[in-house]
Formats: sequence, C-alpha cells, structure tokens
Amino acid sequence: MSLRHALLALVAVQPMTGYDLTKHFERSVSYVWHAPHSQIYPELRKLEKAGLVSARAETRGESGTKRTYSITPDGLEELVAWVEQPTGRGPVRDAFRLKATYFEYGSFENARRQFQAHLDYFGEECRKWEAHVSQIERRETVLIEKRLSATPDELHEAVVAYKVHAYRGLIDQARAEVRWARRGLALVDTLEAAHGADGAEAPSAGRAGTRSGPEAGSGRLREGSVP
Amino acid sequence: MSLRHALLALVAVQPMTGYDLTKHFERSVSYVWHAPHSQIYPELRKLEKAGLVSARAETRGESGTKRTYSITPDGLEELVAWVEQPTGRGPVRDAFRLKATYFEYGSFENARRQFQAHLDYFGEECRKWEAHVSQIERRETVLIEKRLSATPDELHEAVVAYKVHAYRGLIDQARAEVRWARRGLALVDTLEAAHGADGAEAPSAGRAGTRSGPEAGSGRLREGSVP
DNA sequence: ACAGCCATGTAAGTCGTTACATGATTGC
DNA sequence: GCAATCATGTAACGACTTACATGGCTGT
Repeated sequence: MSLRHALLALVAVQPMTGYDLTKHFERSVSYVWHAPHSQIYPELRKLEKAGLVSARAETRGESGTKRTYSITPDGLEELVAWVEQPTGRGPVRDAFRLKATYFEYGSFENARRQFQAHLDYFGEECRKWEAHVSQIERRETVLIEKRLSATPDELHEAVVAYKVHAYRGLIDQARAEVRWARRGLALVDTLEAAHGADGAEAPSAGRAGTRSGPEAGSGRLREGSVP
Repeated sequence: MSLRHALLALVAVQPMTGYDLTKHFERSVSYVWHAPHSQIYPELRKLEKAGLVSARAETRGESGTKRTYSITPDGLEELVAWVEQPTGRGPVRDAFRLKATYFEYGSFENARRQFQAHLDYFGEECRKWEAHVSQIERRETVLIEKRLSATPDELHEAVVAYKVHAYRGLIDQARAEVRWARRGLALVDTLEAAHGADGAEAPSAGRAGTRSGPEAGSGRLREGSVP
C-alpha cells in the first residue's frame, strides 16, 4: 500500500498531471520505491475513486485528455495517518545475496565477476544518491522549493532534514554493499589460492551423479570444470 | 525467478518433502528470500513438471500423500546456470525509508517511535543472524553437515565461506540500519529542540486548506496538532 | 477424546512486470 | 515532414499475500 501514499505525498506538494507524477516519481521516490508509469496511471484512478485526490480533466488535441490531480482533505488526512502508523517490514527478497550463498556451484571467475558487478553498481548508485542529497540540502529541487514555499518557516529545517537523513541511510547501505563486495573479491582470491595450492584446476561443486531414489544414498559429487 | 533456484539449492543437498523444504527454507533461505508454504508447494509441482526435480509419492494415512523431491541432472544444471548468470537487481521497495522521507507530516513523537521500532527490529535480527553465522562457521546445521559430507574436501572451505560471507553482509546491513536509526533519533531531538525554542508546541506539516483548482495557487499550510 | 502441532494443499484477489498501442507537441 | 520525446493509457501474465480447508500424528 505504499505506492498510493508516495503518490499522495507528491500531489500534496502541488497539483500535477499523471505524467508529471511519473517524472517526479522517477527522479525522487523511485530511489526507495520503484513503480513504472503503467502502475501509476491506474493507481491515480483508484485514488480518485477513493476521494483522496480530485482530478480536473482538460482536452489535449483532438481526442486526448489530460488530468490534473490535486490532493483532497481526505487525501491529506490519509497521508498523515500513514505516516503516523507503525510501519510493517516488507518481505526480504535479495536475489544477489541468495545467489552469493551458493557461489560454490560456480567458478571462482564467476564469483569475481558477480562481486565486481555488485561493486560497480553500488558505487554508481552511491554517486547518484550523494548528488541527490546535496541537491536537497541546497534546496534546489523544484519539488522541495515548492514544498517549502507552502510550509511555515519553522518547519523548513525538518522537511529538509528528514529527507536528507533518509537518503543518507541509502548511501550508508550502498557503501556497506561496496565494502562487502570488496571483501567478497578478497575472499575469492583467498579461496582460489588455497584451492590452487592443492593442485586441482577448476572448482565447482555442481554436477552430481544423480540418485533419483528418495533415500539419502550418499550421492557423490565430483569435480568438473564448468563450461 | 529466484524461488525456484532457492528450492533447487535446497533439494540439491538431499531429497526432501515439501514440508521439509518449507522448514529448511524458513530457517535459512528466508533470511534473504521470503516465501510462504503456499508458494512453495505449487512451485515444487512446477519444478517437477519442468523436470528439474523428480517426486516420489508415498501415501500418508487414509487419503494423504507425501511427495519426496529429489533434484535431477537437469535441475542441477539449471542451478549451476543460475549461479553463473549475471544477477539483475530487483526493484527497490523500502516502505520505511519512503515514510521516513515524509516524517514532517507526523509528530516528533511519531518519528521517534518509528526510528525506535526500526532500531529494535534490526538489533533483534542482527542477533539472529549472528547466531546463524556462527552455527554455519562451526558447521553445525543439518543441511551444511549433509552438504559437506557429499562434497570433496577441498571445497568444504568455499561452501562454508561463501555462506558466512553472505550472511555477514546481512549483518553489516543490519548494523548500518541500527546506526542510521540512532542518528534518526538524535535528529528528532535536535529538530524538536530547535522547534521548541521557537515557542510553538506540536509540529505537523499536514492539514492544508484545500485548493481544488488545478492552478498552483499557493495553498496555505497551517500548523495544527495531530490528533 | 482432545489439544496441539505436523503436513499438504487450494483459492481469491492484489500487486507488479513487460509489452504493446497511440496520439500530441516541439524543434530541426 | 520527421524524429524525439511528451503524454496516456491497456492487456496479459506471473508473483505474492492472506485466508481458508483438511487430515494425520502424538502425547495426555
């Protein structure tokens, strides 16, 4: 149920069209909550039906219509209620860490590639987020400016500080991932060295002889290079 | 597509029933990839249809049947292929950080409660994961023991080390969250002190007078205590 | 015989992904 | 006039959630 509240928070700043929403969404919210436009347009209709936003339709060219959404009092109430509610943890789903648990099924080379890609990815994200944070700190984004101009002065600091803090948390996470990936690369080196010292050549825990019976008759794994 | 591979990795250790799978899943995999049994049972059927596992059905009492699943050579191949494949990043969806971005809509008290809950949660998780890691390091879990007994000696270290490393990453994340939440609490104190110094009493950015027109006619926010 | 956990499912509905589809505007 | 991008959608499908349903086994 977070998509709707993210949208409410955006329209709360100023009335916007679906397209504006998706753009602002991509450039801010999507760092912490992903959603494509194909989800956003229908969700806006739902919000309208629920009376949390109101839409003003204008024609666009011959046949098109453009809807500008504004938040309603109910919508604002819903937004505040959401913020005040205890937040349930979403289910964990981390494909990379899952796979990292089973790297012994692949080659050392593969593990290295994977950790390196992880490293590159989070290094890159980190830079993006840092840029975003300093933009917020300087109050340079369109939405922040608008938001502040409609908020009493004594709350300006809080508005900015909460956002900065949230995104800093993201940066911390990214840095932790980078460090973890580096340690992963070091680990692969260590394992490979230890393995090479034994004289074997390519490592892989896969390719078992199959025991299709249900009994745990010690299936035997053998080494084999992974193609 | 990670659920199926997680299941493959589990049945690769030894033949198991659906129930065993869900139990082992809960006690290991679910730290990084959540799935309830209602997802696991059907997925096993799919894996069977795809020829990646084979099932041996036994009767259980009058009418029940118990299926014991074993991995097939195709299944093992699929598992290895998955490990070797580049790993796509899943979409981000972090409800808490999203909400933390908008804490100015709630009270200071609320922000504190939320950060504190976050802190407690990850502190707790952290302890669980640490226990799990040291269990793996000591090679004391049933699955690890079984796994090692069917793996050539020179790979034992890798099997253990990759898992330990993966879960250590999880612990790092949890610790980062704890630190972040603590900084969050400190931030709330600072903001509240600054706010209190201005003489106002309860903070909230919500409750706008509604401007339902599409034009951005400077809607006016006023302070108000949040009920 | 009853409680409590073991064990195996099904079903409805929501959420999210991916791909397709189409017309409008703007700048060159 | 054409390309790019602005702008707004729909549709099919798969993943996931939540709740329901049922029967077996074990100890008291």
